[in-house]
Amino acid sequence: MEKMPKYLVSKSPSELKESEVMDSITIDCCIFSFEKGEFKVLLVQHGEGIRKGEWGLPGGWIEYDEDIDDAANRLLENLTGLKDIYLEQVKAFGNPKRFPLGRVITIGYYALINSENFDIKAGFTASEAKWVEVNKVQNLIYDHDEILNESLLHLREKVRRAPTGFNLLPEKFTLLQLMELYQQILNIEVDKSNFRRKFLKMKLLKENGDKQEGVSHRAAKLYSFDESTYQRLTEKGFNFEF
Amino acid sequence: MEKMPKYLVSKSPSELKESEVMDSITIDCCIFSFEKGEFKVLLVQHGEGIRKGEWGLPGGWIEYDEDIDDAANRLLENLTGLKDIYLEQVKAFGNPKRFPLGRVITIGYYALINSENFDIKAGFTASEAKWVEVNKVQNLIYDHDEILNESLLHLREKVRRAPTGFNLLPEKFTLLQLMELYQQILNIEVDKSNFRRKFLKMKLLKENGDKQEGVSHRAAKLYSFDESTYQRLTEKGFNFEF
DNA sequence: ATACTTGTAGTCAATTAAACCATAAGTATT
DNA sequence: AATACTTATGGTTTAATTGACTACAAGTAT
Repeated sequence: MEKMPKYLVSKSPSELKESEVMDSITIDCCIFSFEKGEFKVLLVQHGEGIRKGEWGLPGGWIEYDEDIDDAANRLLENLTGLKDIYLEQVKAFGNPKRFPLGRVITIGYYALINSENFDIKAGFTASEAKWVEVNKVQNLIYDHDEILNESLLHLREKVRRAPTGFNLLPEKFTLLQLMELYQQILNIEVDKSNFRRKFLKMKLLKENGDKQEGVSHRAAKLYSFDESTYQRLTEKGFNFEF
Repeated sequence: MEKMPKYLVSKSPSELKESEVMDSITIDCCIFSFEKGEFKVLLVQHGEGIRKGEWGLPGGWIEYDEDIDDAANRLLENLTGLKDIYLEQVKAFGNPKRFPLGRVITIGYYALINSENFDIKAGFTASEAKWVEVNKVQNLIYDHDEILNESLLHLREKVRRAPTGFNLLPEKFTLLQLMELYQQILNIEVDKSNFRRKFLKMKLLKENGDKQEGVSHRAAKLYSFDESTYQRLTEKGFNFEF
């Protein structure tokens, strides 16, 4: 009979003591937000285990009878208190050395949240979780730098093909906010005027008649996302190049 | 103590007897080829287990100390006898009901091979493996229809962003072969003349001076892929829309 | 010699992209 | 109350790209 290594799936790697060896499948999730022009990701501090105190992506484990997408959603709801978050699988990461205490394959996800109605759930204090600007993140635990990078690549593909970025914005937003979002995610500079024209032409946005308030300059119109046009565009496929 | 389900990784699901229950992580791979204008995928017939005789994607399992990409490459080499095949991970599939005999999470891959120098390896007879036109595939075992669909979506994204399709063609090919390849993969029709113009303009192809031989019409120029331009274009990013 | 087939090149109108410029509508300053 | 300042918004201009076509080239087959 061949060697039969075992995969346990009911315990989080971050809960392990240094001496414990485990074999498991986990989930790690990049939770992205966009606020005041800053594109950020949520990091958590590992409370136990061999690399206690270091920062990494929030993660969790998969129950025996649970779909992996469901597991990711459960993790996300526990962390944020929010349901129906935009969530996308990136890929599986399976370097046998990625986790030092045993063979752990992890499945990477990313989530897009609107930080307006968001509050880090009980179980985390400020010292245990923080938002960090995406392009300043480095030296994460295990292979989490790689997971973050792959998630970013995935997200960049996605926002060019579908109006995914809306999930990071509040219900109503200005065109400049939207433009800054694209600039941050894609790491490019775009012309304000050309962006407006191009985006408005595809009729994905609708005006509410509302305007910005409390700003010390001319108030911008507020837009929101037109779901019906989105459906139509999704079927025929579209492409955002800036 | 919580329930601790076990994941075994040293046995292929297709080798299991009906009565055996297992929990494992596997790999399933879409092996695509393109020959005589036909875009095909390799299917294998399951030799044992509850669904004996039905067709599915070739699959395998991950060794305890093995990177999952390495496992996919090993599987591919065993099947085809070829090394250094173009291989890309798609995503993990984890519906708890996807495999009827236990919890098996699988990681989907796709490979692109040039069927010119390809021969299905020993271990498969003609009755156990076959090439099927991609758009005619249906009713595969387990969730393999879904894995194939996701792989196709992934590949379509890829060929628009990078000159990936070359991996399906022989060293030297005509522009019309290339055009047919794109038509098949993307399931679109393109104008012959416009395709030429657009593709040649990006200087990704180089002429060899050679021409087609043995055809009963005007022989077309043969091109091959210019690696140095590819590097340059990959860095700045590019986009094929047809 | 002629038809037939695929390869290759070019035309032209319509659309789109990129780089700008100009003005509008407010707030802040003097 | 005039002026400066800031961001919003709407245009213009020119070049590049696309999409739909046409025409001819270079072979084979009849």
